[in-house]
Amino acid sequence: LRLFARDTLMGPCAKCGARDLSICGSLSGDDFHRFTELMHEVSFHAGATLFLEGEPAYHVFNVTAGTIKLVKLLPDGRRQITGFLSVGDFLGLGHDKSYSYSAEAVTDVRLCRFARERLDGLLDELPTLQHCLFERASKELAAAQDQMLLLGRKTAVERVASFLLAEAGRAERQGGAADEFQLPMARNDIADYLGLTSETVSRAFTKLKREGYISLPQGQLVRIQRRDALGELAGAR
Amino acid sequence: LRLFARDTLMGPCAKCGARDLSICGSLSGDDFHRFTELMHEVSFHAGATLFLEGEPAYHVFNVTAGTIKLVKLLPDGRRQITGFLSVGDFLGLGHDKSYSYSAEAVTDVRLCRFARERLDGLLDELPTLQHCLFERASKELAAAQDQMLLLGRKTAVERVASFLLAEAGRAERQGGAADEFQLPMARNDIADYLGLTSETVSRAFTKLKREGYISLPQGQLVRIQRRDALGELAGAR
DNA sequence: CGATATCTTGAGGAATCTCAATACTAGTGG
DNA sequence: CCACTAGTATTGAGATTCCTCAAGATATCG
Repeated sequence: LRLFARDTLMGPCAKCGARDLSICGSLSGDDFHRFTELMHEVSFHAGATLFLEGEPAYHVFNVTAGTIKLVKLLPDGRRQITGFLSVGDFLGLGHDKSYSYSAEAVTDVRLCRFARERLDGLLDELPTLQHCLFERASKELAAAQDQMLLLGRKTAVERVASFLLAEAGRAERQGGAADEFQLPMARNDIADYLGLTSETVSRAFTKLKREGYISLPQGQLVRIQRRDALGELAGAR
Repeated sequence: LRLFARDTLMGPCAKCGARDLSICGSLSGDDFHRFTELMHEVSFHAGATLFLEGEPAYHVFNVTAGTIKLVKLLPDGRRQITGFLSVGDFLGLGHDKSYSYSAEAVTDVRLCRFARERLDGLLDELPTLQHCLFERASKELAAAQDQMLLLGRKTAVERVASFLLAEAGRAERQGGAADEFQLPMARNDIADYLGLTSETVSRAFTKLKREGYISLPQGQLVRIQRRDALGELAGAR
């Protein structure tokens, strides 16, 4: 049924690889059509700012390619990255009038953009979509709580181990190998995500490498050698 | 309209003070009736465990009196409290098959309990309720991101200052004074919430007291003396 | 009023941060 | 194709914050 609907799609969604990973996968037929009518494709180069914390939140986004980071700042410049988003992730949940964080492109990215107001309207008419977004918000909430445990109670090495396992899981969900994947973000971004400095992250990588948990064959590539042992180190249960 | 509906209520909800603060406030008439049919009132004494992390998640709850803490543990016993819940808060969002944290009563508590399965069923029929829960999940998500910033990047004193302001806000929302309120939880719980030790929390309290930001007139009572200055200290923007 | 738990304070230690130097990587222009 | 440059990552040494352990003070409850 859904395959049929997709086969007959017009426009950019016709062969969008993100579809099965994202909220639009929950819609079909006429509902999907109404959804896509509200949509605009946009893209940004690595380093670009999609929006700034505090700006009026006119848009929400669906990531179809690349990686984005969500950044919160303290007045003196300390930063916390609250999440990395990639293919299939939805961006803009949980905002009132204005964005509660900035969003920056880590790599070149492509997104589907929606006017928040119009999507809200559609939400009221499509309970399926609302349900799907609620599910996602719930999952994100659980992930946020895991991250609180990490930030509040884990050591530097445990944090990095947890991060690598989470990224491995993401790679797997996106159809890649679970034990070898690209890390598109810089050490500094990882540090700001894990509540550490880039130096401490670097030392943790070195230690994990030295002790045979992982190897870094080249560039941004990570290979996980002993996933179970790494999981134990990370405090998985 | 809603007042009328409430006046004609039967049973325990008739004069529930939590109603305007919680999700049930979004329902009226027949919808509300169907909602309450699924409901059971339960209560626990301070210190009791409502459920444990990992247990099958058969129930969700709505807090009508008292304070609850959500606890996540690492295998070696380190703990992180991911939130304190009080009147009007909803408990059980974001769980799959099993609870992703334990819940313990900080004070004596009263709650409305729902079988998750049956509430899920009702959710599909009452978009209003679903919308209301989605709103709450969104707000919680934003709060979780603030907490990540706190845990990842704030100093001990900044964390305690932020915590006190958040509690002041909660007291105010519940109809109390914003500059004087009870802290029902122990220093140790505050520490586990802020990613610190109880000693460090204690020292931060002492420092805030010494510098005139707050006073602790007696017992669990906190008085905020210089809210703006405290906000600046906490990194409010 | 006494017993017990909680909170506060103090001193020393450990993990992480800061600052600085060196090594690596990728992209650029010769 | 290779050297150069700019940015990023790694490593090292010392400083700082917070933690650990221990004692004393305060609050709570029977």
